[in-house]
Amino acid sequence: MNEGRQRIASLLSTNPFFSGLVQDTLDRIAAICKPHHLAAREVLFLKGDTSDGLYAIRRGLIRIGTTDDLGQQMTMNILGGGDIFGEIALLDGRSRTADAVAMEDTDMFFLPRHDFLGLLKSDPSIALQLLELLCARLRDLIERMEETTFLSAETRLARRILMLVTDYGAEVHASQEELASLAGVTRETVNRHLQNWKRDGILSLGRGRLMIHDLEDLKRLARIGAI
Amino acid sequence: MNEGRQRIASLLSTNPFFSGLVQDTLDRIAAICKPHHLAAREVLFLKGDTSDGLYAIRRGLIRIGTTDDLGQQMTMNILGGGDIFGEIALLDGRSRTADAVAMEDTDMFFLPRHDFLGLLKSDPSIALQLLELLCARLRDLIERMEETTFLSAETRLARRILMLVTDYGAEVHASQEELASLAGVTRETVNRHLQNWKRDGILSLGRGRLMIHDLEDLKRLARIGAI
DNA sequence: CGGGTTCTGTGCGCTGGATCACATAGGCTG
DNA sequence: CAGCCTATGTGATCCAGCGCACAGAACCCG
Repeated sequence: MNEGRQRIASLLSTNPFFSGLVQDTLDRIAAICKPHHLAAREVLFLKGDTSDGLYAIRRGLIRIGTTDDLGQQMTMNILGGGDIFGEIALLDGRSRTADAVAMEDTDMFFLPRHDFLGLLKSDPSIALQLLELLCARLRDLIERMEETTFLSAETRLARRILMLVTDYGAEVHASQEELASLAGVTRETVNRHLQNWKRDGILSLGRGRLMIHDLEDLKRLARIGAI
Repeated sequence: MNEGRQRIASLLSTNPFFSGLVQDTLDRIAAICKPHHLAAREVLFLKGDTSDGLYAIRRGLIRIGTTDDLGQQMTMNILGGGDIFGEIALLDGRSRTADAVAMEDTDMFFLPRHDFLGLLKSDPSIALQLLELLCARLRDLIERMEETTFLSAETRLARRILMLVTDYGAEVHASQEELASLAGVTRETVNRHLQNWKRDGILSLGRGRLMIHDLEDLKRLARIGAI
């Protein structure tokens, strides 16, 4: 099992979250973490569930979001390789704040709650790393709050697409429905704006996919620098 | 100076954030913290400033919020005695995420950045306490995000007022402008809803002040339980 | 007590986006 | 390849909330 652990430790160190930790800490985390796989569309957990632990994505895409009583969706984030999630409910012991659903086949590492909390108490460097992570999450959410109160649907949509382009490249794999839930508008509104932008040559459209041609124009639409 | 420190330590222990810490840690924090006073309407820091440290409110009210390029306001939170703020920029070393302005005469303790970070590294229990705080902030922001995407202006306004009532009592001291920036709507919209609610006997209105008569009706308006 | 200043109350027109209702078109599956 | 399911495209209509304009009303300060 020792080779396994070493392999896991070196895999972990490719993850930005764990790479800030010293070798010894990494080894101890490797000792408790378990591989976990999700098929596309598989539900990992739902808002309100009790926490089983922390997840680190190796490969794939996870949608973090919620659904209201009428079925309307809000996507908080789309996470990919190298991202961590599930830390809030893990740390405060309360229920999950959102659903986590695989958007495609996804491989993760899973750190069981009990083991990880034990490690956290014995190794302060993990706590510091988590503080960084939570601060980044807070900054992101605050920025999103500002976007929704200050900016139009069009600008918000442009910003969300820009985020996807930045993270995953100029070819964005997302349905208009998904874009809508990211920007907090309806699918129809998304379609109308995308049609305008296509007419202006900024992007081209496919089923479940869009391709950015003119990144500068998209940035202009996103009003980078505003607020 | 020893009496001073002991007095500060015991004052700190009345604050929920510090009360979770052991006496020794409390004493060390007391040794580094300095009293700080703000007059009503005084600006403590602005979004974008570099962090000088962490603040703990003893008495008074601090508005945490931002203003966009056109002067429109967004209030993220109204904090009072026992609340902590300024932790994000402190912890990640980046700039302030929002403005902090005194709404009335306010007394605080100030923990200078450098000293506090030193303490944080040497005493893991502070890190755990901060993790709790950041999780609470995240949960609050996530809930607010859901509110803005799923709920109407009326419901959001009712929820924000309900929060003020819960924290500060049935007589709410806030102008309609301030309520507007809390709910993310215009002042006119706030007024129109308040007039309706007044007509229905749910509350009464004064200049910069409103008084809740029927808390149950307000809760119904806030659709508690929805989402 | 008088004049400014900041709040509140309210009418009215405008509009961004939601909602509804289909038509069409890809892509998967038996 | 036929059928089905899911995603896209688009018109028509509606309406909550915004923006503007202005009239009190309350407070504050000299």
